[in-house]
Amino acid sequence: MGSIGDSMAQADDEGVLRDAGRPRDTGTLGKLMVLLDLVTHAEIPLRFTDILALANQPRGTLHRQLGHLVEEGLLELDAEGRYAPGLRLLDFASRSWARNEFRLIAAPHLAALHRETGETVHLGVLRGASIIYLDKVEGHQPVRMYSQIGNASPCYCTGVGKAALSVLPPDRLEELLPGLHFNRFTAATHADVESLLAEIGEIAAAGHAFDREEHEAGIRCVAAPVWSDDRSFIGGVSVTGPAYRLSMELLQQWAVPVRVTARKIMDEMRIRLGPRR
Amino acid sequence: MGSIGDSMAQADDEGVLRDAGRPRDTGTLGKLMVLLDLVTHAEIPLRFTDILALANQPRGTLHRQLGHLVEEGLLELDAEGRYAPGLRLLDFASRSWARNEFRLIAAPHLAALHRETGETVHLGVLRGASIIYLDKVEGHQPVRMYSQIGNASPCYCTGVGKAALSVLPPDRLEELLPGLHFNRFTAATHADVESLLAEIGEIAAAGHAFDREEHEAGIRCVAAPVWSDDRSFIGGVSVTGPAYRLSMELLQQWAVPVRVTARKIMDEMRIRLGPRR
DNA sequence: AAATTAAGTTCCACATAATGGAACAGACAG
DNA sequence: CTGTCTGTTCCATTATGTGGAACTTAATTT
Repeated sequence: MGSIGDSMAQADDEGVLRDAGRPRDTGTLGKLMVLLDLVTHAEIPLRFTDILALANQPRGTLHRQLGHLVEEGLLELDAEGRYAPGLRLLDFASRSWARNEFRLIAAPHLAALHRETGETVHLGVLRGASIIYLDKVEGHQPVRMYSQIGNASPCYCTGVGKAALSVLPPDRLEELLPGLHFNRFTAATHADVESLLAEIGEIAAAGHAFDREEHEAGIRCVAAPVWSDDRSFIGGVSVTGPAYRLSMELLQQWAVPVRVTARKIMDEMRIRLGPRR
Repeated sequence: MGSIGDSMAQADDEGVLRDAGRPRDTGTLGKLMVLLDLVTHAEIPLRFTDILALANQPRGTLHRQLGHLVEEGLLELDAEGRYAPGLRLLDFASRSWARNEFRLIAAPHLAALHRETGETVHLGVLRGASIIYLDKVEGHQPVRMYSQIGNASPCYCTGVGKAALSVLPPDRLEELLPGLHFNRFTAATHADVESLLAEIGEIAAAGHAFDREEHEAGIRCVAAPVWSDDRSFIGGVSVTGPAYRLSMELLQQWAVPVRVTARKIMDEMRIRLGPRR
């Protein structure tokens, strides 16, 4: 248990993906997605009444909504009346992942960075106030990738997240900050906007970010931001490992190859996707 | 190019997941899911007009529908006006996968089967007329799992699919067969219900199924069905590899360990999930 | 076993949200 | 400049989702 790679598999505060929980004006779809979020983010399979308590919907309405989600294969209802995420989600996602241009471009560079450091390499993108991990390169053993890839983690306590924030245009940063809920995963996790902003300033100056056991005790990382010229796309690369193996001095050294990797990815994005964005 | 593992990554006939394309009565959600299907199953990113031609919707309606999907993060609209699957799908799927009990139970047995044969091992489940791959164990190299896992393949031309059909209750089989569209991937692919049914009979008797290069030329496999007592759940395990390495004689030999693996998984399902189902 | 409570499902008058036709804007080509 | 092709906005109409309550069924208690 407790392998490094599991660090992101833990339950994050629910709703990291949503912009501070404010409802969207996507009509019926929005309400259904809230339900999907509820069920997929729950640690244990929920029963009808559990969902009824969480969702603010009358019984009849909720019943039909869940029925539709089940019929579409987005949720599954087992014989004991428990709702779980449906397999249709896997089909959608596999295509989303397989065709992601950013991931395809970055893959060889991630592999190179892994060879250079010998530690786990991650690729993530900023989505709202969350980092979504798109890829992972980890040496050896039958990889259990899916448990990490696709996972959403908060931006304020991950290396990739803070790196991404450091290149976010000021107006978007101001938009995002008030919505943050600081969940203190460890003693080192930022607890307020002020300390986060201060570090973001340092990161912007240095060009790289550290995660000093802020998301999970015993896990450190160095990350560098990756962004498109017009900032419509913002993400990052990181090297992650256990604190006993990765001293802060070593991470400091690795900051260079991590930044170089980020630059190579950006260069190739300009070539492949065109320089304008 | 053309490694074994890629065999499933190719484009299947669209809509394998849907029950013969007949529309569902899931109201607004159903229509939106059709759109999601269209975009995620397209080989290339579609533009507004492309989708307009494919979906049977008036312009105004389609525009709002796509807008909602984008706003929810299920689709992404790039600067050039092309729609692509959204990253939110990844987040949903990673949880669907990580919490799938069947997969968790099967994982160690798949690993054992892989050690025994040295070839790629797959785990799939029957969903409508498709097989959805839940897991894959492949030796060596940085695995690119996501491109396979979650993929939907037709049931009539894959080992796991035919094995699954062989344990499907007759009424459900009769329900499913008329909806099949036989896409002839290779010369060996079944082209009609009769020949498929004949083989299903043999498979039911033998307890295992072969894929004799029916889905992709040069790729063979042996598969055995896995099912719950009440048949509410039906899937299969397989060992897959290139024809030049896997003679039919060798596959015949491997049928035994594959069936043993399937049995072990079923035994453990009874223990962990209760024997009733 | 009967009574009581909780859990899940169905129904229908009503209100909200989706529809689709048409008009409007931008980009581009001739 | 004019015509066409593409994408976006508007709004009266209508379909769809809503939610309260009544109704089953299952589980728990007396």
